[in-house]
Amino acid sequence: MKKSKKEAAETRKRIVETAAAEFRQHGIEGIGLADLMAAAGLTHGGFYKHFQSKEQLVEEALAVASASTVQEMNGVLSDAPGLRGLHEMIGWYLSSEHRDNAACGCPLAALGSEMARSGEGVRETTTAGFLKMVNGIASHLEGHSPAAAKKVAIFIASTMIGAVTMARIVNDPELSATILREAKKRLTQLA
Amino acid sequence: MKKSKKEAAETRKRIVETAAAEFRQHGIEGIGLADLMAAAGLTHGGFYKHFQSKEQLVEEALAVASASTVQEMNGVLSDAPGLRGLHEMIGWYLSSEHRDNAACGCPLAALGSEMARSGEGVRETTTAGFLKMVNGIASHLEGHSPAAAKKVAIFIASTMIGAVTMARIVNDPELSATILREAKKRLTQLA
DNA sequence: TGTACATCAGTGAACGCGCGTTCACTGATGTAC
DNA sequence: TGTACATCAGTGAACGCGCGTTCACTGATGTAC
Repeated sequence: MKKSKKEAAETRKRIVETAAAEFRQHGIEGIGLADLMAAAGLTHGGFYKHFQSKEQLVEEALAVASASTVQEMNGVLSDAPGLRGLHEMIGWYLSSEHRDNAACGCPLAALGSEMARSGEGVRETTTAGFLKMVNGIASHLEGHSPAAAKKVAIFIASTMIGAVTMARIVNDPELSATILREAKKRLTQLA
Repeated sequence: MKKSKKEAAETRKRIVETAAAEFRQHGIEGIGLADLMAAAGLTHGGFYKHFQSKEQLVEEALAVASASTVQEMNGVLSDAPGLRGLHEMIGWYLSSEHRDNAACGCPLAALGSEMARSGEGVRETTTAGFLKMVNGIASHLEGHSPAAAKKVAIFIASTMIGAVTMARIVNDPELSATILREAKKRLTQLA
């Protein structure tokens, strides 16, 4: 039962978006193509009508995950100008909601250590996403030269990523909350 | 060819230590028991004479990785008293050597996102390791109450973990160096 | 516009492969006498 | 101390299973006339 070009394009998009969520939730090696296609409402046989390999899907899915996170981040940033928008974004990134919903959160926090071992394609995409995140933060910093703002933004971004990663690992809810709270407090003081 | 009790105990220790390195280098799901046993100079069939399952080895290996990292950290910390020792440790953790040698480095930075999806045993061990790291840092902070020092230490630890994770992901060597440099600069200013 | 045919998105079974795990076997170790 | 036997660390082949991938097939879509 062939589908129309429009339907096929929608199916492809749905697979990529499903994968973007599933990879963040279970890890790249933590979910197989059969389960992934089932989550998108399909059988696994049709996968190769859309993609050449799992690796290709991984790269596209992480690009989509990165783009949607950057978009959400920029949305929160633009809730208010300058530092106020930045503080809102820091609060959003370091929230328990973000910690508890990895599937629709920042892929750097959800997959950081796996990405460090990934191929050039993934690392290239991921580096570009990180820099977009950094630029968004830098654009809301006040009283710095562009170069200085970028450096501060790099510090803020890597700290937030580490804090959310650790907040997800520890099995003590109070410690987890403290990790987020301390990062939020000190980053908002810094900028 | 049965081995003596002493030899068997040495073999077991060797498997755990090999696993501690291999898991940090390739990820927990990134290396199989056959390759792991081969790396320890054995065939895979004998694995279950020492462990009940891969999961048990994972937990012991991560405990060993955590303990050896904490030991190395404390060694560097005690090179000098107070803040000077702390600054040395921060420099060590955020060094390019640590970034480039995940196999013998901090398991939190090497396996962070994988650990967040691990079972209770791994997360319990890891939380304990994180707290030892935090206590080591806190003990070198000056001019804080114990509770306040612990909070600062939590911030320092999660920031260092995030910075090394990101420094390993990005495919631009200069950006990678900047991530480490900025974290080092700002954490040593902070404390 | 209608008809005949090629295309191809999606299905479901099958493939080889590597994984974690099991098992029969070997032979040096450790123990009982 | 010496002998006979049970133990068990380590070997290598085999197991079932799930993985990524392939393929024959279906039938609606899109195209050529």
